[in-house]
Amino acid sequence: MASDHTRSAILAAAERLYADRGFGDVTLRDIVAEANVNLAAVNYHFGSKDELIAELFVTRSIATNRERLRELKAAEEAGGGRAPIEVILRALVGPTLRGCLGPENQRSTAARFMIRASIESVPPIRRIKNREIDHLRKFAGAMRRSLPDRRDIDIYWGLNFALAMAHHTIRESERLTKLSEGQCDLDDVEDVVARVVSVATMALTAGKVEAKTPSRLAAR
Amino acid sequence: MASDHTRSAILAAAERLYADRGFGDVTLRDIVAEANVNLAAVNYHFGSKDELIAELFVTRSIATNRERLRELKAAEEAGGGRAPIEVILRALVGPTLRGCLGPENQRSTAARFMIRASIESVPPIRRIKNREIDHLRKFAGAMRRSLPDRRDIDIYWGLNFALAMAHHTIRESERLTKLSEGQCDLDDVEDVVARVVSVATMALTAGKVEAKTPSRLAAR
DNA sequence: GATAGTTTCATACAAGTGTTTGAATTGCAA
DNA sequence: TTGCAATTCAAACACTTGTATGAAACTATC
Repeated sequence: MASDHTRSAILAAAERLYADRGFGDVTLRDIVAEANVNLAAVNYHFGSKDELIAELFVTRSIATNRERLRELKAAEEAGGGRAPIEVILRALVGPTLRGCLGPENQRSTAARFMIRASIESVPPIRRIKNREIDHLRKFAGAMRRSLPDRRDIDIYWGLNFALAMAHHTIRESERLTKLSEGQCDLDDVEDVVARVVSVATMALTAGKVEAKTPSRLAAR
Repeated sequence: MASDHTRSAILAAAERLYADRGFGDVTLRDIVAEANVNLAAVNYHFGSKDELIAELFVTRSIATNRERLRELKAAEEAGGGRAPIEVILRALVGPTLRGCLGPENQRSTAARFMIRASIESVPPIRRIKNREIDHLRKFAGAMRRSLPDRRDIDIYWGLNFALAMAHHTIRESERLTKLSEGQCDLDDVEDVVARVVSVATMALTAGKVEAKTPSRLAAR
């Protein structure tokens, strides 16, 4: 308790190094060197390397999820229990995109860390992600209230596609920039959010006839 | 040249182990044990562990990309140089989805390996993926010909979103199944393809008069 | 100011990693 | 068969990894 200095120095150094170089080639020795603390300090304060990584990721995830739920709750309250689907989707993908995109030079360490976490998938992080389902269920619930005529299965697919577009755009932002020769401006975060929300909304509200059972016109 | 036996035994064993247990905790010793060859054989035949992984991934990627281009070319030829956007998108995401989804018990080793490669991102694989841009450009070109009124930037975003939905669905198929309590049937691959194509098509044609007739592809 | 509880530190540990070596074996051509 | 290159093999190498240890240095309480 006395002095958290060492503990937080480790957290900060680890986040910085992981953000810059990825989980693959950052060792405990790199971290303690960057933090100017003793090698044994990591195990003393965190128990193990994995628990250090987990704590970093949990901290950031909680922050993002709290922001998501705050936006969702505000929207549903404003609409008397029902929010427009666009606003729900914006609450779902907005915080993540805002946290991870934007001009690179002003991107926070936390943001770069979360991008890494989404690109490289390391066991302790994967374990945590798997417990995120309850959180997503809250969004599925809100979407169901917003679109009571939609079948559950379509809600889930819409949710899946919304997350897909957000996360993939973060993961592959560099490639998209290169592919489009800079035309796709990933620094304009609000434009990205708008695009994702717009497509996801279409996916969820398109004429109900289509996409239902077309599985047999398959080409193979 | 003489006897490729050892070489291909290593390839097969490595693919199997990586598919089952991921890149993280499969060592060269595991591989040579599974292949019943000597430890030094890997370095003798492949140079290094990374080159072995790269060869596995390149082989599978080439197969998928060839299939993609085959479908694309056939579609454009059938349409006299222009293919309907749905068919282009189907050529883009179909082979990957068909390769990686479907009933788990009949999923090939190759398929499971490619899923691993898309979940865990390991350096040699990432290097190869970065060279995939030229391949994607061919699809961007076909999409531009199909939708000449669309701005380039929208083409790229549509391409990005199509890949996003396909890859994310593969990566997170387990979570989607759990979230939807089994309602989303990821074994019905052609339904998944249809959903992705449908949403991507909407993303690319929204706001314009959509007069494309998707019935043409039934002729395949 | 002695004492008990934290925290830091240098150092060692044990295990596992990919890779290299150099001798043995094999297979094939002359 | 002989000779030579290609392949296999056991063993060791060189190194890195996360973790454990036990003494030293602190810090706060009485």
